[in-house]
Amino acid sequence: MLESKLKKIDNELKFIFYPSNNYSDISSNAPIIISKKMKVSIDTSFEMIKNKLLEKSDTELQTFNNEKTSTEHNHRNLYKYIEKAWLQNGFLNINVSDNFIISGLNNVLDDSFLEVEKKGLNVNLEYVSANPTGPLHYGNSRSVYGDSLARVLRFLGYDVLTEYYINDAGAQTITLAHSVFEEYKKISLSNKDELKNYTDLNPNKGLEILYKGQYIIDIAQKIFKNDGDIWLSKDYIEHFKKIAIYDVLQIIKKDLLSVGIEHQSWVTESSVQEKAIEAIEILRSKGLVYEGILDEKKSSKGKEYKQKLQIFASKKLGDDEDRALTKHDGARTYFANDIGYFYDKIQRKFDWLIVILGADHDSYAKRLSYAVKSLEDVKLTIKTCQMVTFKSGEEVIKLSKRSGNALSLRETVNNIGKDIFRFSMLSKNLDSHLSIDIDKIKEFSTNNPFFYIQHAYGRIASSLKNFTYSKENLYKEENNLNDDKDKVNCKTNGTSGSEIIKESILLDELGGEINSIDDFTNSMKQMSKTILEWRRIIESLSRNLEVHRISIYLNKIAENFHVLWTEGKENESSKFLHSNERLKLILCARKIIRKSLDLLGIEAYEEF
RNA sequence: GCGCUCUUAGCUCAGCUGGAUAGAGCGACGGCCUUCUAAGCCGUAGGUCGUAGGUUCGAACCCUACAGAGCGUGCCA
Repeated sequence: MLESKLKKIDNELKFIFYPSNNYSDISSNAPIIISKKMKVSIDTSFEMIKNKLLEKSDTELQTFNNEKTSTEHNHRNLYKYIEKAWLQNGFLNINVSDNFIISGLNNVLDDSFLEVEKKGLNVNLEYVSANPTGPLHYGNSRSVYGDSLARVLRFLGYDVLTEYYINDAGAQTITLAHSVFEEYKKISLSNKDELKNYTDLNPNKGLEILYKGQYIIDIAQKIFKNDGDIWLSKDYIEHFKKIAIYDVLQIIKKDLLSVGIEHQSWVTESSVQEKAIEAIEILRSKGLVYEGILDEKKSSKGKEYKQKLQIFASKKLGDDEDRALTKHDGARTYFANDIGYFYDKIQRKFDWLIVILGADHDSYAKRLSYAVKSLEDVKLTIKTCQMVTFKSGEEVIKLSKRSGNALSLRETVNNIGKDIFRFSMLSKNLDSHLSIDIDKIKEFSTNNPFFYIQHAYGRIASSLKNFTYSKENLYKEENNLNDDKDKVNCKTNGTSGSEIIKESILLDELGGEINSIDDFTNSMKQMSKTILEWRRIIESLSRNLEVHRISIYLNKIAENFHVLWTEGKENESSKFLHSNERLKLILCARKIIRKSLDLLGIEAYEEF
């Protein structure tokens, strides 16, 4: 009876293990919710829940709880561990016995805490997809978010394919060809009079603003070197486009690599032309495509066209306006081809499509999602990221791609270092408008939270090393060194290279799993709870995709560690060297920190 | 005009799908090192969470209006 009623209010109930507010070990709003729904006093509902919890195992508790706490922590038979349950401000608070926490820590030590079952779900994660018209600039800085998201989702058991969509079919690529030709002309016609008298074959030339930059000159020189001046009298567009896009993509790939990004799949706009035709027919069959003329005031700036167009009736679906699928010259719009691209994704049978767009495309997200949802009811998440502005002191650095003087992504990264760069980009919500003082994050100093975390990791390594020095036989173990996650790098004095021992051997040497902790101080408990909180935070990322929470978490666990360290400064017996329990605890922390950094795509340094 | 995002400490930002006393770093001030990395720890000062209403047992978070900032508002991509 009670259970069936409880199940109905399932989604309002929350049981939070190791809540960050530190009121208790487990906190729940159950008394408030149940008293309201069952029309009993809060005291009565609290007593009911308490009795229920104490008399049985927590299998009920799990059924009430939306979050899959079962994987987060081994808390079967929770009732055995309940030490104290009380009501405060309408909340149920539970304190658990040390053994409960210890069993959680042991799950970390045996790595089961870090294991996740495969979900059997395919995710297509598209991000960056910048036009191939030039090197990436700092405006693309947030692209590391997509990379980290891929790592997180993979960890959580999804099969993720990362993808980059190349717009190789639009007007901008023609502009690119013109831009290269402009330089090609200068190279081919070194004589100034010749240059002056040369008339371009292409009639549309000069209407657009050309791209500039060294890369344009490089491409022009390459073409001249191969072909000489033959293109002066030929239709160069297709050839120049092809070469330029290819070369620019090589640059972009290098740019991405400089921040640690490597897409698995590259799809071109030109390859999804057929899909676009198919997809539009599907939309037409659903009454969402018609031939007509768009509102005059909505038509292209300063131009009036009278040709009928194919139009997507997105207004029907909630958009502000209907959207053109073809242009006056009959060619498909970018939007139409994008529909084709997404139709292609749908046919490739992904369970979840994720797209990360720049802020300048966020109005686009709406119409795209209407089109995709009309094709098929696929799970689609479009995230837009707000812009990053960089400043140096008070001076804001301007972004201008076509003038050729935009600060490039690679320059920016090389300036401040890949890991720090990634960390600062991954510490903030994608929705927030970021303003980064380039002088500050460049500073290789204490001011940077990045070092705070790395320093904690380094100190842990140092502490474990000191322990291993005291155990000669650890060095004698020769083991397979293939498993990266299991290594403890130990640089020994004077010997060549580094000696490596396995964490599992280290753990054996420490006496294996934790049985009990004699002096379980508050700071140790705090550290333990932070460690055990990790799983809940990571799992929440598949819902909110907010990778930056890892960075925030790292800061917290690092802080907990530094406190422990300082205790050792103040009290000899609190030194790690003198406490196997403390060493095991920081071994847990080490695993968690390393895994977290790994999810961010940042290297964990043992020394620096 | 309209759409999206944002507005939290002097500055840069967190705030866990509404929860109990709003947090961190930097900056300011004051303590703590004869060896486990002071790249650290502890403390002090600093906030009517843009403004005004509403919903709720409960709001920084949801709704409405208003004010500011950024981005968009093409038959560009």
